[in-house]
Amino acid sequence: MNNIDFLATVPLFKSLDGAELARFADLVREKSYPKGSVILFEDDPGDSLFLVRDGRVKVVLVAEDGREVILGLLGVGEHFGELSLIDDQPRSAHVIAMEESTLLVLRRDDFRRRVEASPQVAWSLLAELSRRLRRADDKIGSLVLLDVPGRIARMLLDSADEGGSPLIEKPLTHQTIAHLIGASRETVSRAMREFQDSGWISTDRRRIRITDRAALDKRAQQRL
Amino acid sequence: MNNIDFLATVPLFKSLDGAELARFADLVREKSYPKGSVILFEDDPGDSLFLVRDGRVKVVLVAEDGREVILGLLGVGEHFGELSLIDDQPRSAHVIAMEESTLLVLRRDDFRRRVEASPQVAWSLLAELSRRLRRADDKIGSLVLLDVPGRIARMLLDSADEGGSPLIEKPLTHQTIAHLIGASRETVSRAMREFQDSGWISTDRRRIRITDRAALDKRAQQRL
DNA sequence: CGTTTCCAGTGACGCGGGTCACATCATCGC
DNA sequence: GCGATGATGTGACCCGCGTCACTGGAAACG
Repeated sequence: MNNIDFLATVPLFKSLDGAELARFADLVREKSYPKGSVILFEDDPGDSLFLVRDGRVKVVLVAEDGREVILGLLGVGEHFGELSLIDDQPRSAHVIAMEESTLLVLRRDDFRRRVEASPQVAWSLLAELSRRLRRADDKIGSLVLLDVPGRIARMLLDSADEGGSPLIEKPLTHQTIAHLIGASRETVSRAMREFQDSGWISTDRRRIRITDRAALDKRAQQRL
Repeated sequence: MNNIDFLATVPLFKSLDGAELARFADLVREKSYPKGSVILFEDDPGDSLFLVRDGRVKVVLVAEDGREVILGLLGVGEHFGELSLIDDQPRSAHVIAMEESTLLVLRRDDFRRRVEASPQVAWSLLAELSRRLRRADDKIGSLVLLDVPGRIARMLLDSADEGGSPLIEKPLTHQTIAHLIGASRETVSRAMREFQDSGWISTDRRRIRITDRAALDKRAQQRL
């Protein structure tokens, strides 16, 4: 798939026609990052938008002592870095490649011009930020109102919903889950075992399948 | 102050000229809510944007058993409810009046037309959502990486920054602080006492003054 | 101006879950 | 195919903080 066709699949640009997409494809630089490399650092001034062309990245906050929280996992077709383009503030988190990834980079001015020129794109962007804000608020709610198993249950349900199937496509290690929900790897391990023993989920090589949605749902409501 | 002058002070509309503001002022309905009343419910379909003309409201998630998390406190000039207007999803939280408040209500279509007609307004809205997203991510980081005193310290510093003065204007009860940072009232009470005894803050009738910013700052970094 | 309601302070107690320490099991690169 | 590397399973320990139960003070309101 060429870059033009790829861009057409990105929700942000789905309203653009062929000619515009082609012009756009000329403005992006393609860049690739090895697994584990840092794509951008918190507090850096930012002047680019990134589109995941291939691979997977994580958006993380890292404490001095190394503990980390994952704010989001982004896969093919998703983008990050737009906040700094909008409000001129420094980057709010680190972004790290979870596997060998290639990204398309778009510079601030090109992006701004696009957004200002097309109400469609501006509206898509508003929709995307809204979606993220809802998710973030949801996460805050989970962290405060749910215990660890509850947060895991909810996270699994969310992941399944987003794929539209009870089989969660993206491979998740216990460590990653732990960082996603603000818990320790060990606690996640124990909870996942529970879920499996209860027949609520099954796993096969990092892939999780939800086998009893109702039970998980109930567990995720228990304290919320 | 009349509604036109009031609207001119709202960042979202600061780019509009007098005539536009006047037209706008005609579209809003004014509505008032007694202290404690629920302005809107989570999961309701939403079709209005609200501007706080007077008073103070809180945006909250409430668990079945009554425990709550405050996602945000909004004062005069701030607005809420735009998410549902953007993405047509149900409201993501409850909004409750913390005191007798009067709000200006703007209906979906009027709002949309405005946003679509003016790139300026759209851009302001993007900036506002960006700000909120950063705050939300920050909060997630605090919840996971900081202990309760650390979260309080951070919250106090944030509040002070937003007012631009070491004296925090908005009155805060321990209960409110507890809901803001995801802790119990008792724990907040104990931590605040510590802070006072250490000479980091002083309080006078619900108003908090930061007297040793550096110390609080250090405390808020301790585990982050 | 009293009384009712809300807010703050403090002790006691128990538990969820973080941390440490290993053992075992998959994966992957060469 | 075989170390090396990373992921998982599990026990033991213990500490931060939620919960419960009151007391005393400040504010609000008729």
